[in-house]
Amino acid sequence: MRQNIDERTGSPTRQPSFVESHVQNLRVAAHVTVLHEGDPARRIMEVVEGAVMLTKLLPDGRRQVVELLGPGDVFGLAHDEAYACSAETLTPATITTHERNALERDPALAARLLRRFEAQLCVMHSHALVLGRMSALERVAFFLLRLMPDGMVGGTLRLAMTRQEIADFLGLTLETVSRAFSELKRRGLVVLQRADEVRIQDRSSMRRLAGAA
Amino acid sequence: MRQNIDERTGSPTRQPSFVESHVQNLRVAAHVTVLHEGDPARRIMEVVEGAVMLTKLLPDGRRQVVELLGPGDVFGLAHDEAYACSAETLTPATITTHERNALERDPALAARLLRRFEAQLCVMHSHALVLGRMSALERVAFFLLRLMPDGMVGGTLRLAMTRQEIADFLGLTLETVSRAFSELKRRGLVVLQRADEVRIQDRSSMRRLAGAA
DNA sequence: GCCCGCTTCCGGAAAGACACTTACGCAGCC
DNA sequence: GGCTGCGTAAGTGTCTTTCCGGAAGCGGGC
Repeated sequence: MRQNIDERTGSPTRQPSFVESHVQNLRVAAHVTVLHEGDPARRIMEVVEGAVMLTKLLPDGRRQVVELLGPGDVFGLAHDEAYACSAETLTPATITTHERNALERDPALAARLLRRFEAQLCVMHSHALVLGRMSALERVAFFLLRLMPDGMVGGTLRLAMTRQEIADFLGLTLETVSRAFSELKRRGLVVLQRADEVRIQDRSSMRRLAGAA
Repeated sequence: MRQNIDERTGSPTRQPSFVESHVQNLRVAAHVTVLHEGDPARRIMEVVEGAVMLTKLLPDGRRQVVELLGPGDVFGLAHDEAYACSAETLTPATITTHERNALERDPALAARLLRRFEAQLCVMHSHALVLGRMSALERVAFFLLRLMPDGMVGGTLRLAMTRQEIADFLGLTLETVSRAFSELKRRGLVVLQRADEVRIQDRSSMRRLAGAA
């Protein structure tokens, strides 16, 4: 069952020893909400290991997964001193956190974050193209290619996300995602050993569908 | 008529004196493509004055305006040493450009870019929510509020974008954008003096529509 | 007056919403 | 150990809604 970080490791605001340190490593289980949209933004965080998703909510409950993060990616960004997104682990994860004002004192850290921000901004630009202009089938194909870089050809991908989470990432409903998986299967582009184990069968057709991504 | 920067000020690659300098200010007219998606990424740019849009294209010509930039915003980001987006001015603009490797030598510049990247990344997160989860009417309401910060209450907004450009920004078609404007007008939320002059009449209703943005 | 961009109208396609079925994992039990 | 039942997640069928897509009409600015 999914639970909040507050319930198992304690919220940052309730553990002064955690807040006071400049750098802190953190092990968290899967499906833990590491921080909440709107909370005061005291720290900035880096994924060391594992996968994290950033989400935003509309007042009526509609959700968007705005970013998927892996090792090296940075989160905990602030707008008006409050976190702009919630962050939830998809897998067990290791996270490093820094005090926000450490950025001024640590030029090496700032330089690393700058490079990473540039990469993440480019990924967000691609994602805007996906959300704004691609069909359901194209979005799912793009998503699978993104999780399956050219390196791991022939390998089987273990999805750490439910259909609902994928849908919230791609701006679709879970039914549409499910239908898209079935359609890709029917066309012979992918094979699903189980619902969460995908193998890309025809990579070039997938690339064509995803807009040569 | 819209034209490419190459045709009026010369491409950076053809003006060595421009390329060699570390910092260069640039005046460009409206509707000029300052840089092209895929070109080798030699410089990083800041908007000093005016408005710039970043666009991405799919092979079949579908376009997404991925970001709208104003004074202070940064563009010219690279993925694999190539520009990830094209950049086109919406208005006459002043642009400062830096050599990419100046980032290592100039910590003040790096610090400024870091802060700006953080802000732009947050805006992209919001935009993902808009593109993934909002209806056409909500998207247009959000768009107008974003261009009309609380400060300029009662003022009239002069749109620098065509319906097609707004549609490409919001992931809609120009007809749907036009319909949304008409619906907002019909409901009394906005007044259109002309097609490109908007006045927000009922700000609280607009906010509710846009998800309290 | 003409032209470009905007608006409006219509039919059609894609995705959403809802309901139901199926598959799987787990805990309790015989 | 294996059977059984429950709970969650995924797949599918049907209908509805929203948005797209072409076309025609409108209107302001040069």
